[in-house]
Amino acid sequence: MLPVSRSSPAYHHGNLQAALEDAALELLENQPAARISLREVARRAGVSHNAPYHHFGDRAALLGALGVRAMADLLAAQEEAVARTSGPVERVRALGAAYVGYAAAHPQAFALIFDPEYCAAGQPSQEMAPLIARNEELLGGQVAELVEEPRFAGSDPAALAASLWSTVHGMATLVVLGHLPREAAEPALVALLG
Amino acid sequence: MLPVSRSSPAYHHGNLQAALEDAALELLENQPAARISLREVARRAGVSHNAPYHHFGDRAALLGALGVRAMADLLAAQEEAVARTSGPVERVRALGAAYVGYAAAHPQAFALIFDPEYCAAGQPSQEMAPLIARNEELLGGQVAELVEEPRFAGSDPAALAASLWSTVHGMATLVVLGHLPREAAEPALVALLG
DNA sequence: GCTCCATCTAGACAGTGTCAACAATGTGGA
DNA sequence: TCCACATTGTTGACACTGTCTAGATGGAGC
Repeated sequence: MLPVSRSSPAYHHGNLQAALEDAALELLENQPAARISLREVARRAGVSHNAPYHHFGDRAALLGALGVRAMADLLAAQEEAVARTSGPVERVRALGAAYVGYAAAHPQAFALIFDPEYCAAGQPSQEMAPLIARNEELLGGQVAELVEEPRFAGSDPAALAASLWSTVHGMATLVVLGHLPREAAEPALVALLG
Repeated sequence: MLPVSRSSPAYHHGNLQAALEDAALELLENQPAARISLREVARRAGVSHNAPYHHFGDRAALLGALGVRAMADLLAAQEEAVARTSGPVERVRALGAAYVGYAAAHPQAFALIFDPEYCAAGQPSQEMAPLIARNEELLGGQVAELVEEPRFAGSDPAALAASLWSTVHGMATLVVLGHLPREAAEPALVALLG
């Protein structure tokens, strides 16, 4: 289905919603979400400063939509890493490396996913909730295989999953912030998983 | 040394710098650093909207000073926990619990410490740097004792410290954000440390 | 061809961070 | 003692922001 109409560049943009998200995503590569202004996004999309309000309730809604896009990418990176790796321990390591890798490659987008201002965990948006669920299933599945390994036999899967997520998330956060050198992530994960 | 002068309430406040920090800290209990406005802080301190500029270069400097205060508290919580606990594994667990406990009790302050907008890890302020160093020493010391334990013999101390910090920091972050229930933190830490 | 509605524009408002200019206050040197 | 001066306030202004209200535009279906 082609965009409905592009005849008049001035009015009725065609797909302004996507254009606004694209413009914002571009800004997000070089500055944190907090510094992205709705008016600058509108300027980039070539529309008036009020046009976004016909597609997003407010500024937070736009940033929230961006967060959903980012979360989809983060999830995809983990799924691909798991798919291309064999062995339970190796797969968990690959998943973690993909998580940290995404954060390092797109620090602002990663931060946005976990920014309570735009992506509150309490009430996830309709688009965000299924992504979170899929990510939990992905990790849960890997942990279920992990506890079959003798090294992790007897571990509570839920507690193990929580601690693995914590470790990987903390690593990603600290690397992004510059508190931990990027090269320290891999050995640290190995130190934990063996 | 008493405050130099308090004769005139209108001019020469006495210790406006501290009063501003106090007012901001109060605001920080109920809202994230990003939403704290310099003008509101000034209003709370009972001075004009420009008075803060004689004590802080800009808004970020005030928030940065607040971050230093928060970091000092976080460090103190860990030191106290370690001091009152015996046994290498138990001490590391206590340190982690204190870290997560501080984050849960003061979520906005904790977030501020790691907010790159105000507390960039790259160039820490003169006041922040020694606190970070002390925290690294504290953790390093505990890990040094931990690797003496048979369960952790042969582990690379640096990698172990990095992964422990990552786990605890990730846990604190995820608990604060509401992605992980508070009760899940303790078992998860136990699952890792045994 | 006319009407309706989603979409976009223009204008206004309160709030913000920051700069410049000015006023009051306390201090050290003549 | 008095006076320059640095410190610490104040007021006013500017550009920018998010968001509200009104009005203009143009495509879709009767």
